[in-house]
Amino acid sequence: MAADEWAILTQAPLFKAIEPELRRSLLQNRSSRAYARGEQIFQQGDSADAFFLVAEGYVKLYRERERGEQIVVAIFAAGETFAEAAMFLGGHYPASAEAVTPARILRFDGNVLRRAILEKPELAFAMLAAASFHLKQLVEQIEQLKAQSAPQRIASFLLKQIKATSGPAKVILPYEKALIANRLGMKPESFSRALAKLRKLGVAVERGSAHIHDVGLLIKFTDMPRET
Amino acid sequence: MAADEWAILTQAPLFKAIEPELRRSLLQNRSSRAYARGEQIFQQGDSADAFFLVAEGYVKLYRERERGEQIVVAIFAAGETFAEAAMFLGGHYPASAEAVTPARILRFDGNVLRRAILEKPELAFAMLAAASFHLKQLVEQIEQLKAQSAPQRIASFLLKQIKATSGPAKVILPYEKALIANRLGMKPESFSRALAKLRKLGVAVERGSAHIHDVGLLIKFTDMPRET
DNA sequence: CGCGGCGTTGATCTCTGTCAATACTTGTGG
DNA sequence: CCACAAGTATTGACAGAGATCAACGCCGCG
Repeated sequence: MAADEWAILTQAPLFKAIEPELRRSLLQNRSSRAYARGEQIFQQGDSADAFFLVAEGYVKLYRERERGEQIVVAIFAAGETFAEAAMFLGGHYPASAEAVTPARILRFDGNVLRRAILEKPELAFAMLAAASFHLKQLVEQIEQLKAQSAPQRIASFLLKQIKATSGPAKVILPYEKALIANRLGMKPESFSRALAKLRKLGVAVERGSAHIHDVGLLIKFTDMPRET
Repeated sequence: MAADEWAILTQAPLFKAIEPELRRSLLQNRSSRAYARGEQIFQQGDSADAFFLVAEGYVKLYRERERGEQIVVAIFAAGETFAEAAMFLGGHYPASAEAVTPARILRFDGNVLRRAILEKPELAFAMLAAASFHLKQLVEQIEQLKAQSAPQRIASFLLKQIKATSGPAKVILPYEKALIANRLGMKPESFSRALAKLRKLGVAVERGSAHIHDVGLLIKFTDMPRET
């Protein structure tokens, strides 16, 4: 295995908590594959017999609606796992996944995982933690959709990529703005206009990256309902 | 244990899949308690050391925002479990739970559950299935918030309480409309007006219950974007 | 009987979606 | 190396959905 791939893997939340030898045995049962931008990883309704880890690139998880409309539910970056829980429910993926940039994706077979859990039940805790993490993410997204305006959701999105809690910061936007807009539940036009409003709060956007003058200011803006 | 309580329990999705003797041992380690309307079950930020099952009544799960605003994320009915996954993550509940009607709630200790999983790893599959189910619910809610109008979300909400796919049906609304409105991401005023619009589609609402003239019609309405 | 919670209705305003036109970016082939 | 095309992003004008503020009706309960 490539050294950098191994580095990503041991950093991944799902794996870093479990014992090294278990991790090693799990990782032996993976298959790695490169995906082109726009390539499908699985489709809503496919039989759910595996889960995945992003080694490189970005993946969008989305629901399909009639007339070809897509609703983006989540975007996963390197080091993140997705679709871990779906295997344990009905047996079908409830959403589709697609690479939004060139990506390298690791695939873990469901039956192997099931056997591994039976042998090492501690692994179940890691899986439950991963599912719990995704639940929390979705709950936060729902809160934002219900309670925040478009500019506030963008501010929240930018802030999530940052560790700092005050001062200046730079955020890289590694994929199209239309995708971010969809993820945030708005149209590209609204995204554009909302970004313009954020300029007044010290957010400068230029080709693929945003410069935030004062993170603290954005945090404050995020929580309040009626601001210009 | 009361006979009806036992009946609810064995019907609960989390428990009906696991072996009877394991179920029995789990159920012995429960504690049952009655809650008044409006009584808190746990608070966002509390140490997450148990999960719950609704034996009777309704429970809302919500996020707190400043200025006392609440965002309802889910409403659980008898037979449903909640907060199963939170225990396996950071150790704190990411949302608050409160009885919205008089309710009887069973509490299952986290440490007992952990030990049970280590002894009977099959239990982990049931827990993962439950988490997966909640994930699916939240994904669907996100899709609805992003893609459906207020009347469509109400239609979806009504339809979810129904098994039939065509013909007439009756839906009981066992709690306040303001709560449903919040759960659906709209204000009570908008809920009221949106219901009025649904009247044109054969939905008659009268004090706590809705009569749907043709379920098929509502289903069709649910999927389409621009309708009067 | 009167009070308080709940629900509806009305008038108005703001935000976001829609439709359309125009830049900007990137890659491709001559 | 340039020109063009296709994809991506911004901007403008407008319309519609939902929020807000306020008033009123309904109903259960003390």
